[in-house]
Amino acid sequence: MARRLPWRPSSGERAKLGGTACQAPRPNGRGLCFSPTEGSRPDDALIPLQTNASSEQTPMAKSSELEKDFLYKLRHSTAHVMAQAVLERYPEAKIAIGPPIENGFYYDFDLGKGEDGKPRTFTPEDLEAIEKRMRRIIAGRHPFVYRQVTADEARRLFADQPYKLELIEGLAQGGVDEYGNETTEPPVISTYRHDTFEDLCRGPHLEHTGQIPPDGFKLLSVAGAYWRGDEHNPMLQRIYGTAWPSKKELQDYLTMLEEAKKRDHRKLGRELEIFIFDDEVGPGLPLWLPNGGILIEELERLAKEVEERAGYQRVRTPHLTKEALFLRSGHLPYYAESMYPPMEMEGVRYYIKPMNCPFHHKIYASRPRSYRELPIRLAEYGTCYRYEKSGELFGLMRVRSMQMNDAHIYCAESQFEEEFMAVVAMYRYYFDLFGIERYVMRLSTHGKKGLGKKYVDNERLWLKTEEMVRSAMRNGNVPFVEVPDEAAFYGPKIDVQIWSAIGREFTLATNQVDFAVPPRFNLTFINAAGEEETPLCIHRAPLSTHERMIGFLIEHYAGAFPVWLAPQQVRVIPITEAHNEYAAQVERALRDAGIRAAADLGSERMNAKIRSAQLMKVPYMLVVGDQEMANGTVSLRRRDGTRQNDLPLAEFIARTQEKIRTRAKDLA
RNA sequence: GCCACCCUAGCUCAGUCGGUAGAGCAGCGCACUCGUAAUGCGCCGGUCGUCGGUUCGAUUCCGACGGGUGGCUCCA
Repeated sequence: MARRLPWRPSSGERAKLGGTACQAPRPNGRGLCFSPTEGSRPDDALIPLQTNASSEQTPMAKSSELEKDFLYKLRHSTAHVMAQAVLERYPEAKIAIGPPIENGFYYDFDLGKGEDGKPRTFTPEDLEAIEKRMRRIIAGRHPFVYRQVTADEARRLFADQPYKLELIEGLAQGGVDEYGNETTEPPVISTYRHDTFEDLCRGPHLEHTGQIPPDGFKLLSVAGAYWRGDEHNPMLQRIYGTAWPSKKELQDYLTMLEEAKKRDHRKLGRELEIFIFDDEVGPGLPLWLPNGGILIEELERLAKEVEERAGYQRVRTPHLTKEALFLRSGHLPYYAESMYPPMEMEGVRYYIKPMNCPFHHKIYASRPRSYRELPIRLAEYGTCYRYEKSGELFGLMRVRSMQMNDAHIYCAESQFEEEFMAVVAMYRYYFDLFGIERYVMRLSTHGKKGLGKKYVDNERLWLKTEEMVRSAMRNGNVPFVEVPDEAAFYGPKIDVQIWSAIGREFTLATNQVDFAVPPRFNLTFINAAGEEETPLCIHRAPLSTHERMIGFLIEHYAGAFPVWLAPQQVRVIPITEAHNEYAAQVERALRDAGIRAAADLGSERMNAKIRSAQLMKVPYMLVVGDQEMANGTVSLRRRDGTRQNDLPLAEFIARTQEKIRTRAKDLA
């Protein structure tokens, strides 16, 4: 399941431009997304591009407002019914919150301690029993009854529910809703009651429990979740469930989840022999198989072409450096948790780099710089290592070793906007190339509380650079949402959140402004007036890391890569052994033409060879037999099943070369 | 890191109410010589994640550790 946020009915409040963090879509390395068409979205106008196949798979995205409201009520009410069932099984349980979410709902409970003194947890048998009990409650057709209460009444009503009391205090003081999120609405304390269960809740709900179809919901999983999402708080037991208006819709949803599993990059990555993980090598440390190696080379070739055209210069820097460099950069004070521990050699501490920037700063500083040579753009597909906590690792999307499509642009303040927007344009070029149509740009800003801890302590410069980014984006007419308190330690950034074809959501490209580190490295240039000035630095990674990008592309294309990216572009299939020699000749000609081809000369029959090429999603299969041999032709079968017989080999080669050269999206 | 669950052949999975395991695919061999998604037969392949405990006996029960999955927290 995905990270879930409370989901509001369509009539509910929406965040404004620059709205609160809890309202904007958040980056997330994993999980199925909640679609930006839901209540958690900031504002329609701010979502630049609309839907793709993934959002259309979920009936929710194409529902009318009315249907969405019904689904909201259905899921919210099912959550309440579940809470009642849990309380009947565990009367001493404490209830926390239970919002509807996209495709379902959850409810958090504190079950107290068991006989062994450890916090009690739900078992799979519990889920079954709770579901059963829920069906009985539903059958009672109990009405949902709303009432408003005073703060004192609420305190009395929930006297033995400490989590509710905490929420009530928030409500009573105003500014926080019943889920603990910030709100500007005037404080109203209300409850909904059905049967024996009364919950602090603003609603809305169904009219009665009988409107929940007994075969339209299912409890899916148990998970731990920190109270109010804070890891310093106690961990509660969360039950996730899904609820639909009918049995069929529930089954369609469950089928969709099954289908999504088939496109999972971890599964396809192994099947298509792109990468593996090995226990002995270590978690989060992918081994790229030859096919993965080709994907990496193609992406690097692409980046190199694009960056050379855009005036970047390539540099190379080491994987290791002395502690002093990261002390100077500020990584050790702010970033040490994500770094591998130091190693000591001859009394000096060395660190493996989590980022490339300090090295690039050193290259910038290698000689005096004039305003005439700015902007200086230093690019490197740098290899970095970050110590991600074990539970955060996720296939290729979240790893410990990575190669970043990194570059640092050093420029004068007057050049900032043009440089920054050129990077945004670069994203868009790539997104178009890959056919990525659905994405959200997110401006991450600092949080006041984190100054000096999470962020460099200079509020004036924070506010200034944030405004620079904001106005650059506005001037460039690029829609974005604001997410407070998610900036890098050295400055604000624009991240791009995208969705893979199976609806998995995560942050891909990034574009960060750095006002803090260049002064620490004493980076300067001489301006036209002959004075020393400090440049701004833009850190950017439009293609993210090889790991995340390829993980994304596998799911995006379901493993069926366009010809230019396909690890194997052509498979030559002889009809019988008699055609092996011709097949080998064809393979030779293709390879000579720079096309990744292989002839399948094994002892399988032709049909089996076609099947095997098809399963490996090879774009083009060339079947050759007597006729082709006689004419110097091939019989082309494309991955999509379309065919073209008796095609002159030279013609096929020319056409394929053109597909590769133009990085065409189609095969025809 | 935290909570829950899982870990049997290269892959996908059966199975053992405690007496050291089986299938399909893949691989290898033989036969078949075939026109657009699986030719047939045979063979090979597992200290049942690791280490400890209980037991006459553990892959099976218990514990720790490792790895994975779904979440929470955190990020490219």
